[in-house]
Amino acid sequence: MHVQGILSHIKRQVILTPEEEQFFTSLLIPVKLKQGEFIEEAGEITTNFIHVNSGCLMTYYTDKDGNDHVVQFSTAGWWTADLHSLTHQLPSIYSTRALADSEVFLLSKIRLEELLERYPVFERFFRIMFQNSLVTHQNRIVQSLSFTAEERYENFQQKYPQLEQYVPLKYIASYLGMTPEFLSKIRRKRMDK
Amino acid sequence: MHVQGILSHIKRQVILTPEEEQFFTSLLIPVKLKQGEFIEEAGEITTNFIHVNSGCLMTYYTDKDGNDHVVQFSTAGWWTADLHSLTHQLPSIYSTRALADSEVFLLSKIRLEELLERYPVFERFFRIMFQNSLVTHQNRIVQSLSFTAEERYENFQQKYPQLEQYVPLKYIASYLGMTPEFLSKIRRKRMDK
DNA sequence: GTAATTTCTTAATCTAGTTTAAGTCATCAC
DNA sequence: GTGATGACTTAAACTAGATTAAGAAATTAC
Repeated sequence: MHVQGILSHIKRQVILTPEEEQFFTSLLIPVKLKQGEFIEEAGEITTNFIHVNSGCLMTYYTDKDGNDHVVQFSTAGWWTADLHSLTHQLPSIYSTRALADSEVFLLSKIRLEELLERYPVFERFFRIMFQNSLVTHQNRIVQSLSFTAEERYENFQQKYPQLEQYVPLKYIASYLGMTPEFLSKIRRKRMDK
Repeated sequence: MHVQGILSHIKRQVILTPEEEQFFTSLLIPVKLKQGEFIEEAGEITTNFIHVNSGCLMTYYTDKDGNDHVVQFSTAGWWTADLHSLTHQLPSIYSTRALADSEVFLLSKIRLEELLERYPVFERFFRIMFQNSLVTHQNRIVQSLSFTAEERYENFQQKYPQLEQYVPLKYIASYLGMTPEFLSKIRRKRMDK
């Protein structure tokens, strides 16, 4: 496996030995998926914890009316999975697809458990990662409770300036909890200023 | 320290030795706080990771207009803290107060770090806790993106049936991201059916 | 190179949820 | 016991943001 990428992301906190590196499977995901090719699909049981090495993934929830809602964008260095599905081996409620050609490293449920069992440093690594992720998620909840659509967009631009350049606006609107039409309105209003 | 409570909550996953138990400080928090008495206040640096043994705490965010937004209710067995403030020793953005007379166990930042350092089982314990919490938080984000106010309330009732009995409705409305007036409207509508 | 598909915008209409304001109960202090 | 304070409701007016529909601009497909 080619570990340059994952190393550059993990190394600061955890050092992977060649032995440990073998736990991961590398995979290239094109933006346009062919028949039978996919990452994770709602309804299926999640089998892998995914680490994004390059490109960008999007995790979304499809509601009862068939509308998609973007839960997360995952760029290089991020991890993604339906943790509930992965842990309890129940059908996932999220789907994941690529927004750009992406290289990911897959860590299967079994491999993950082995890794945690054999190398306690990974318990620490994931504890810190989940802890940080929790802060981010709490922040987003606060924003959805107390910010206007415009404030949420401003905040998004400041926090993820690079994302707007290649993620279709309609997905950003979805992530921010508004319609693409309304985001368009906000953008024009800010152009006029 | 009286550890009956914390033991009953933690024991299923982690066994505390008498030595480990000494890391916690017990504290009783009345609903009505007197001058100088408080749990955590926005603006202050968070010093403790709080474990609720009995009663109920509420963590909230005060926005720029002075309006409070409930981020979390913490009943027996839950943990709460502004993790960002605790980790980086920066001013907290959340305040915490009791909704009922409560007994909590405090774990200071230093004690927490010692605990994680000396007893690796706690890395695992908190990793699992944060992981589960992440699932809950992600769920709440999805709900704020795709559920109506009424659906959110229904879901809340099913998930936390006991909370509605003693948490003032205005805080539940805040937690659910709606005004108390609108929650009142929903409740009447459902009474009529 | 042009048809087809997708992305983004504009604008009119509409509605879920807010705001404001007032009134009814409880609870609590003294 | 009564005055004050907080909890909950009702209802009218209002608005942030959704919906619908249509067109413009950009990408992709062959």
